Amino acid sequence: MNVIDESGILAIATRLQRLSEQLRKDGTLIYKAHGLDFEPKWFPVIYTLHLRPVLSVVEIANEIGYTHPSTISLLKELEKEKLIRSKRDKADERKRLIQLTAKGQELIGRMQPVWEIIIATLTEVTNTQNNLMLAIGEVEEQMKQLSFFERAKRIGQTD
Amino acid sequence: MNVIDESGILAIATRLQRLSEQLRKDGTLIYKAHGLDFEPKWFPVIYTLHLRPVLSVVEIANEIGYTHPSTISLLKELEKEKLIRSKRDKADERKRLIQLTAKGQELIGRMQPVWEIIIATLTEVTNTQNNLMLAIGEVEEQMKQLSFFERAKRIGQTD
DNA sequence: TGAATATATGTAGTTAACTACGTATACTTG
DNA sequence: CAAGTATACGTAGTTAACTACATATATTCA
Repeated sequence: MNVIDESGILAIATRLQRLSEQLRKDGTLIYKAHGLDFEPKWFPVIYTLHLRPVLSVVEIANEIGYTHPSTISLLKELEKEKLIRSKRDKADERKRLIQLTAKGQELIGRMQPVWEIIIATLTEVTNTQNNLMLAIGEVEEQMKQLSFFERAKRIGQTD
Repeated sequence: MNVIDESGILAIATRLQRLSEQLRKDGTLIYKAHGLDFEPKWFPVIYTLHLRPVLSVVEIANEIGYTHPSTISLLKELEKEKLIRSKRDKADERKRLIQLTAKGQELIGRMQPVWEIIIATLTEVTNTQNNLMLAIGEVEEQMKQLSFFERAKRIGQTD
């Protein structure tokens, strides 16, 4: 066991990130193994448009929890891949409305079975004594109630 | 609730990363609030050298679980901050031995109480029904037994 | 109704990790 | 013991997110 794993909770951010990166790398391999040219980072945008077919840039950004510049750069890649297209909103000229192309919808169809496999695998790997999915949700909820910084401030005062 | 949180386990990598980033941001604020000029990303290196006072570049990289180029760039920053120093290993001229400076050790002394607060806060926020710290450890262990990709391959075949 | 404010999108530059590759020293082995 | 291999460190370039700033359009309210 190394120093960081031993340092426990102090290095939690590092470990979360490491885990995320590992899952993403393996995700890329899984798509590739099924002959799909798809990057895991595209998932949030594609899945969002799958559920809500026409959205503006900022609406997508809010749904996926990214900033709008990050979203714009993902959208650029997806547009280059011809998986999405966009047009100005006639009712509000500031907005650009994004939607899946036929190619994008067709790709989703082919990804569905792979998603099933990924879901089953993630379920297997996270279904331990303390369920990671649930744990994340619970921590997110905690921090929505009162941010980490605010909690530290409070604890620091009463210490 | 947004689409990504609803998509459940498929967007787990995104959520892990988001959480990690949030904790890191708040970490920066906490150090600053205690008058400390310290970035959370430095923690793994500094803490490793605190426990094991003299290490080479690659030894540190292995301890903190980063690649050596990432480690080198952290070490450069820390050297500029005069928190660490380094010298050639006389027994093996390829190696550079890294250690804390007096300033680095003194900073650790001042960080200790802040670390206590961070630990208490993280404990509070992660000590929900499913403990995030334990969950991460359990998932890491699972994936050490058999990688995520290998598991997906197996599940994909028997599906 | 026009001035101030808010919203939507876009661009530029930063950050913190990575991979790929190169060089120097050390080790191993035919 | 020299040639090949392994190890340690370093550099260059990439990636995928970010913040800060800029511009265009829409909304609000004095």
